[in-house]
Amino acid sequence: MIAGIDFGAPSHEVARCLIGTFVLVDGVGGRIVETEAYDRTDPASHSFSGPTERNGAMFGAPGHAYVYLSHGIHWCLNFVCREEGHGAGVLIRALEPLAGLDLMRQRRGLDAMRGLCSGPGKLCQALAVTRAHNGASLAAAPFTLAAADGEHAVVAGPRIGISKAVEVPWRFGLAGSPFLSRPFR
DNA sequence: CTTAGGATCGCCT
DNA sequence: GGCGATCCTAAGC
Repeated sequence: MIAGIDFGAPSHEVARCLIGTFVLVDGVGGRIVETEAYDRTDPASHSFSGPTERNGAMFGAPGHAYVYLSHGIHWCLNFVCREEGHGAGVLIRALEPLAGLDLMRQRRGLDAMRGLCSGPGKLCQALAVTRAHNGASLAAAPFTLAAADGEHAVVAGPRIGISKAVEVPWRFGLAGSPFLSRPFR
């Protein structure tokens, strides 16, 4: 258990529980408002075709980070879950920025006006998450996780930006949050 | 407000 | 050699 989250649970349960949880990287971060679940049996998942050098962290211990580069430009942060070797994870898609706002704006540059952490790539840029964090434990520096303060209304819907298993409703968000990457229907 | 297209690099076939 | 769990810009309603 880290910050009240059981990372040994199936990815869609972890994804739902993570909404409202606080995450910081070197003191910069905020509240998680949007996640997506991926599983070994899921054609849209990086782990679907088995372990490789790239996705190795996904098959490591739960409660660790899996970071990968998307389209040669954007880093994306995932939390590994389920049991060791299973290859399941949760993509962190958006945060409500709370700590280190100046640093976030600095890292995001002029584009900060369009949202500091409203997307997987933006969030990693704002928190300075890169390949260097791949495989790192979420229970130790530079990561800090803290339990959600109270109950949160969670909404679910189809995942974004994938071409397979498009209709699987494994995207979760904090209901009514203005910090989502895109609204839920 | 919505949509279409380009950027750009590491991984897999 | 092709493609992607994305983001930004510009153009058209």
